[in-house]
Amino acid sequence: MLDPDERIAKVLGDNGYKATPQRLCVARRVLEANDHPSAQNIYEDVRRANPTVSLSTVYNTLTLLRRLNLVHETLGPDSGRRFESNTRPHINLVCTRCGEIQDVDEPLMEDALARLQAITGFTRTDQCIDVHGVCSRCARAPNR
Amino acid sequence: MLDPDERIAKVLGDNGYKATPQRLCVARRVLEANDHPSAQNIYEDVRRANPTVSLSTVYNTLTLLRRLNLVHETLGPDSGRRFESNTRPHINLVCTRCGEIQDVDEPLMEDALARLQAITGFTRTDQCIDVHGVCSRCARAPNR
DNA sequence: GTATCTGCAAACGGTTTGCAAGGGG
DNA sequence: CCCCTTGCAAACCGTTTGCAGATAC
Repeated sequence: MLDPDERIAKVLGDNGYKATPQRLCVARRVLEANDHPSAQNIYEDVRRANPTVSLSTVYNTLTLLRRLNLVHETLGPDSGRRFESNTRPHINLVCTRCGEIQDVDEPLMEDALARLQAITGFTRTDQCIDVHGVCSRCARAPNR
Repeated sequence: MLDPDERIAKVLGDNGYKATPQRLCVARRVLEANDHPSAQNIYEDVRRANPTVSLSTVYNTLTLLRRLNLVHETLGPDSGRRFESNTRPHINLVCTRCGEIQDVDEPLMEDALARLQAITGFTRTDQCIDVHGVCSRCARAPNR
């Protein structure tokens, strides 16, 4: 097993992209956590360790990582864009109270998606399954 | 069965909102078609018949209609917001070539979503299921 | 030396907001 | 007469772009 940096560097290199320090630290920020940061979040976190990285580099890198299927893009509670390392089909539970996003792997979902192609002839490249509602913690908490 | 205008007017009235001509024509545009227009599309279409309606009224009305569960919001191929009349849980097939969005009612999907609450204790209020890929028509067509 | 990549700042586009005028009950 | 609603324009904010300098091979 490669360490995370080497794996990222390899994927970049295999696709003709350079493994620059900026790209590596952006990629690490997204890949080594399982939260759902916004581009701004990533920018701020990366900047703390490496104050020279610019916001456009963050965006460039995210676009690149998405094209290489290293990160997946989804939607936050405020319908802003969020990024995550889980690139397998899964459900995002988006709590509209606390803003937390939770991943759920539901096998039925994969079955349903698999049937799609047979039914419709649609060639799936990616999916974004967001379920909005109230998480159990917020439901228990006294109304805001 | 009420005619569409009366139904919209009733829902608005029942919730303490006035059934203004502007709201009605925006609502009709979305509810009486089964496409997935953007706010701009709606604005342009509505303006053709009623040139006095402003863009902010379109946005206000769309926000209102969404709160009243008369319209559903989803994402277009360019990750812009789109609106649709189908408020039941369904899959949107978003073709990244031609931009077309097709609705699919897949019963398995509803099963999977129903299981969510049992597993996670998450109270679902809405969902957005977008599958990106290439539709059968574009797949057959010679590569752009 | 050349192509790639970065950082900055400005531009961009969709959405929201502030506010004064309009209109219905 | 009051409150809701509208239309306009400006503000807003996340994202993209243009470009000149830096960097790697």
